[in-house]
Amino acid sequence: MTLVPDDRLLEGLNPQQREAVLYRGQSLLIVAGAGSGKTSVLTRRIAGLLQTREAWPSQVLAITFTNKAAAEMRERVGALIGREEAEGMWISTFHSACVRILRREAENFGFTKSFTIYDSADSRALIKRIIKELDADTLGFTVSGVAGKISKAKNELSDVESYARGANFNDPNEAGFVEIFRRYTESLARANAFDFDDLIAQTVYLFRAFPAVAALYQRRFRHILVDEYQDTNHAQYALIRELTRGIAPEHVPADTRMATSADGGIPGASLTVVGDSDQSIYAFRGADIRNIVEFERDFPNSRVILLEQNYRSTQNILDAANAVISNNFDRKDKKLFTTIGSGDKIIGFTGYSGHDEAQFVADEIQKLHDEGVAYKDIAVFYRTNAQTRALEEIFIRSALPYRVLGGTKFYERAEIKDAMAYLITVANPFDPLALRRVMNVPKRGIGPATEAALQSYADANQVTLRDAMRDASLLGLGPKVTGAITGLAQILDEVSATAGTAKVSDILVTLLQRTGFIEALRASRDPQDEARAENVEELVSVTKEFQRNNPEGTLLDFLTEVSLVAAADDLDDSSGTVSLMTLHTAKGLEYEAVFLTGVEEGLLPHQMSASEVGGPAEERRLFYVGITRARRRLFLSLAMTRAQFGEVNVAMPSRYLQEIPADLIEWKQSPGDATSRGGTQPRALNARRPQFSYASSFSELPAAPPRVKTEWANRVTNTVRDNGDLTLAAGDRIRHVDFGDGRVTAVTGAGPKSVAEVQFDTAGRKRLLIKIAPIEKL
DNA sequence: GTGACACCTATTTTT
DNA sequence: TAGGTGTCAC
Repeated sequence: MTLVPDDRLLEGLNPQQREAVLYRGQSLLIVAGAGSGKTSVLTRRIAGLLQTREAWPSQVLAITFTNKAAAEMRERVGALIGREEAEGMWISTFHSACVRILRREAENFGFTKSFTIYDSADSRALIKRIIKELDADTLGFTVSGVAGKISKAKNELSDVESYARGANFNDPNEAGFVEIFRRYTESLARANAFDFDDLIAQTVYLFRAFPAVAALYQRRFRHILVDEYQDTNHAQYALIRELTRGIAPEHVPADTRMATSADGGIPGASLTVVGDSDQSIYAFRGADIRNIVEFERDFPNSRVILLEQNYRSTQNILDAANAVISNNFDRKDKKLFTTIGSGDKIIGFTGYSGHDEAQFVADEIQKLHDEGVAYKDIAVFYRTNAQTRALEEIFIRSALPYRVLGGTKFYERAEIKDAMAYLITVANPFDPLALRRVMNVPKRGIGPATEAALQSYADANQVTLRDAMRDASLLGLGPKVTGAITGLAQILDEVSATAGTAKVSDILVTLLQRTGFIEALRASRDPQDEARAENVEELVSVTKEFQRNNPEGTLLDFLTEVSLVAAADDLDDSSGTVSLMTLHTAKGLEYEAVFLTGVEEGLLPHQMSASEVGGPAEERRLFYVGITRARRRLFLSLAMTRAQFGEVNVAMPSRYLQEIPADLIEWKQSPGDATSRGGTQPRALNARRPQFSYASSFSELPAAPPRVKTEWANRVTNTVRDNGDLTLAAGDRIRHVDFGDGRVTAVTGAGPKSVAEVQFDTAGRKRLLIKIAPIEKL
């Protein structure tokens, strides 16, 4: 046995990285600038611990930000030291790790292991119900306001009781909130459910209330590593503290084979955290930057290692990033550098509208692709999800293969939620939220009145809604409804009985068939229901896929996995498509070429951030994160006007643009040029366009961009059309609404997906999806 | 209980 | 714009 890992683990590392891999001590903070190879360092550090037998795999707990990052880390450690050698490590997100612990331990405090995880939508639905019950909306309580406050409290480890202790009950707002919070907590407990924030907070409570349980995990995890430490919130911090606490002698089993300290206890686990306070972008979700800033104070005798050399981007990109972030005061100075060379200049572009901007992005992507950059190495970032609309429209028209990350819309579809609610009901019979959702799907004649009758029976007899359904015959309802209710209850009970053992897809198919769910969709004359039926079938495929990957996986495992997927998790490296995502989702990723769109006041920084403490600084970090994702090519774009809520507003360049040294950016079309270009934009706008030039727009940024309503609001977005069976062949002349006349040079693909390559007389070469492009044959 | 329709309002980021 | 809510007739 040797304590020095073999050379392969240290190969190609710089001295700081090397030290970060080799350091052995109780606590280590690795301050890792963007692109400084921290994943590499982390994986090699873990691999080293295992290789030297300082740790067994089961003694390692590594926390990552997304499931995808976890999978990648597992893979990379496996590649370094052998897959079997690496088995048994816990590498997961905070939430997944806590679910794993809670499923084992929930019975300690009144939950069953089949608890439901309420996602934000579920939480909001419950809060909405409570607000309605209490008529609290008349007092000014909103769902989002209450949800935010509850989440914040839980992230600070404050439950209703402790919150109430500090509350001022003379203030009706305060008193009302406490009442809602109390009912919310009770409802969750009755439903055998945890919300996202509970997963962390309840695990902390569990450890604090049951030291023997805590000791189990403290003994097990001897090496804890946390990535993206700057984005941990207080609850997560507390969890780490609990896990790394030493074990008191009375909780050490007599037959322990572990080294004990003088008093017979066991010292705490070693802790490695990796982070970069410049990339902290989740304060809005409770992330507390102090966790990383005060690490050295929290964990005395800790070592701090700085990684500043960047292996990802060109110097121009890094210079821009450094320049921007240096405007945040109150930060430790850190400058990224590289030996790659300065590289291409950053390209800037100002469009007239979001569509114009999107067209620029599409054109440049096409050019990059022609130069040999694969689509999968290109990403488009934006601040808000709403910005995808214009991008998608243009991308579809240009026949660009793309995929939108996040907005995991599949699971948000009503029919999928319904089908999932069936699964949840079967797994957790205590959950009324899921049951209520499916009670009348497909239509069984169980309306609000019947539901209320069931609910009051349940309340009066202190039983669950599910129990009440079994007793429906006692309620004096009509025979038809009664039959429908007891029939459903019976199906659910029978399927529930198999939930622990049966295959997930079998459970789902049985439910869909026996409840008549799928049949109702197929029999419907609403054409949309056909698509819905297909979606539900897609869900069946998803369960089958899940079972293939997890032969032992239970229904609970499936439900957990679905609840905890992160936006970045559905990134598929083999997809061959351009990736579209929010700046938040982009964290931790990197691309050959990056398009950062909507660099405008009001969007980046976002309007909403202006009123928040630290808002503008956090937005700047977001911009910084976006810039540093790019390896070689960076495009910054904005639009002069942006359609929003059916209105068109004038937008101003973002203040952050002027923080980038001018010589780093080459403007293809600067905000100044954009005001004077003639051409395709409507006259109405031309006439009233405010005259601001590039230079002056920076020196006199208004606090909020002026809102100008124009009459062509609807014109731009109404572009999706159908050319029917229009067929084109090379050589045809066509006319395009925006690009004018051109000649078709090639046609590829078939049917509705055929694409024409067109050389326009003035607008250059474009690819167009024939079916929907605004073109006519000449 | 259901479905159609009109009206109103809320718009950041996410595990 | 779009989604959610409320009202009304059947």
